[in-house]
Amino acid sequence: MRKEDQQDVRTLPLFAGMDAENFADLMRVAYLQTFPPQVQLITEGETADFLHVVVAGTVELFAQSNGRETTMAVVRPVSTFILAAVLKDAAYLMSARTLEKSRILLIPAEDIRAVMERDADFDRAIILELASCYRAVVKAQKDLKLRTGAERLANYLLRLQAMQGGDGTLTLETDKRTLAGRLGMTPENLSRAFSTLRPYGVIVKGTEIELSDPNDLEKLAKPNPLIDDPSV
Amino acid sequence: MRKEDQQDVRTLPLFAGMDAENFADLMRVAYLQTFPPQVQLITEGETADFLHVVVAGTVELFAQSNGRETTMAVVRPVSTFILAAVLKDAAYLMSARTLEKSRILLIPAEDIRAVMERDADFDRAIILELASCYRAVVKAQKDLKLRTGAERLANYLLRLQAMQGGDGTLTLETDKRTLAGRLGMTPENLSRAFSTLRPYGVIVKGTEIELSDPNDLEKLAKPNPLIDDPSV
DNA sequence: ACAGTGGCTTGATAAATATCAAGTCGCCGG
DNA sequence: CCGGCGACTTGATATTTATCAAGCCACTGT
Repeated sequence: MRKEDQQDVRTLPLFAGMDAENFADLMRVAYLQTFPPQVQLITEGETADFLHVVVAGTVELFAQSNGRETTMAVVRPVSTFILAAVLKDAAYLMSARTLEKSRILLIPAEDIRAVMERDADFDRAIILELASCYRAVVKAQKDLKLRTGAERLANYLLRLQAMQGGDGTLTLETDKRTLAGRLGMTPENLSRAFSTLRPYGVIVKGTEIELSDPNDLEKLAKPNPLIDDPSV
Repeated sequence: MRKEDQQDVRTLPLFAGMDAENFADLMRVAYLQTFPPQVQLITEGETADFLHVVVAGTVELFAQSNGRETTMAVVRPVSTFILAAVLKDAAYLMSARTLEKSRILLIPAEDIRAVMERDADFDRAIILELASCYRAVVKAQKDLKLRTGAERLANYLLRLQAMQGGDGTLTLETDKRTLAGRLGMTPENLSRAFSTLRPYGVIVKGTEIELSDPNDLEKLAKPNPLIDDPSV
């Protein structure tokens, strides 16, 4: 695997503090693979064989039951997914597919668990990572249950705009179909949600969005750090 | 604090494997308090001062934003809540209130973090606990997004009936208003959901429920271990 | 250039859920 | 015994979201 990819992985909070020897062990047994778009990487119900690290590209986590399907999260570089299943040696609760061409690092689950047994620094990093993941899901749940679709979109736009420099413009990271999934609505309703936000200064040109009056939009969005601030 | 309460706490997976000395340290600095019903124990946004353990009674975790409120989880003995916030030394994402008279053990957050620094067995227990909590929220999210209200109720009844002996009868653990919150619906809609299930053999007499045809009910509920089985 | 495709939008309709308003029923205190 | 309270139910209506069906438009490959 490429040295710079390894560096990227090493910068993750999960791996940054761990013993160099143990990290090297993990990298030795890991596979780096490149997948085309729309490839299903894992399927819910299967047992967790590998910890996955998205080194480049985008991965969607989704779940199915009866005939229905829903997006659970979208994972971008550099971060891991399905850590909890790996640690518990349990079945995946979610499936994963690439949304674009993606480079994924696969670390065998048993090696992760073995290092966990002997590296206390790694344990503490895992604890913080899991706690963060847990809190992220709780925030997602609050977003979903306490807001309407249009409000979720408004807050998403404000967050993305802040991340991209806060100059009142932003570029969507995915196509709108995927964004709809991410926000827990259908593509049709995403379109309507954008229409709802037009009177609040949201101007849409493809994936380029202009927020001509962020203050007005905030009045509708009512952002809440306990939902929207990833650092909390 | 009473010795038998301490024993109960010690049986929790989170504490069962840890060093006896460290456990004794934690119990020494912990407070055991009894609260009447409908007392708010913590408020979202405040920083996490104590790990809470429900020793007896019932606690509801809920969240608010704008004027809305939603139930996030219901915690019964013996188990902990808001572990993630304590470990991250971060703000609570959820508020908590007692639903009935409850005995709560309060362990100062800094002591939890101190023991975490020196007890590797405790670390591994925390990891498994957090992983379980994470997976529980993911399951709750799937339940919510992939099922209608009536389906959620049907699966809840089947789970509870199995837990209570599987003889086709069950007793609700809370009043219906709280159950509605737990299932993510209004009390009015819970009533209607029960009506919807009547043709499937669900007979309601107050908090006593009879499932006269569990097989038929399962056809509607379509239970899924990746949502409903707490051991997965 | 042009047909075809896919992503997006729009409109009409249906399903699910929430809200508002009575009304029923059992229970407790006076 | 009676009044009233609270929990629950039921009905009418509104809101939110999903589904179905066109239609538009930019892009692609021939």
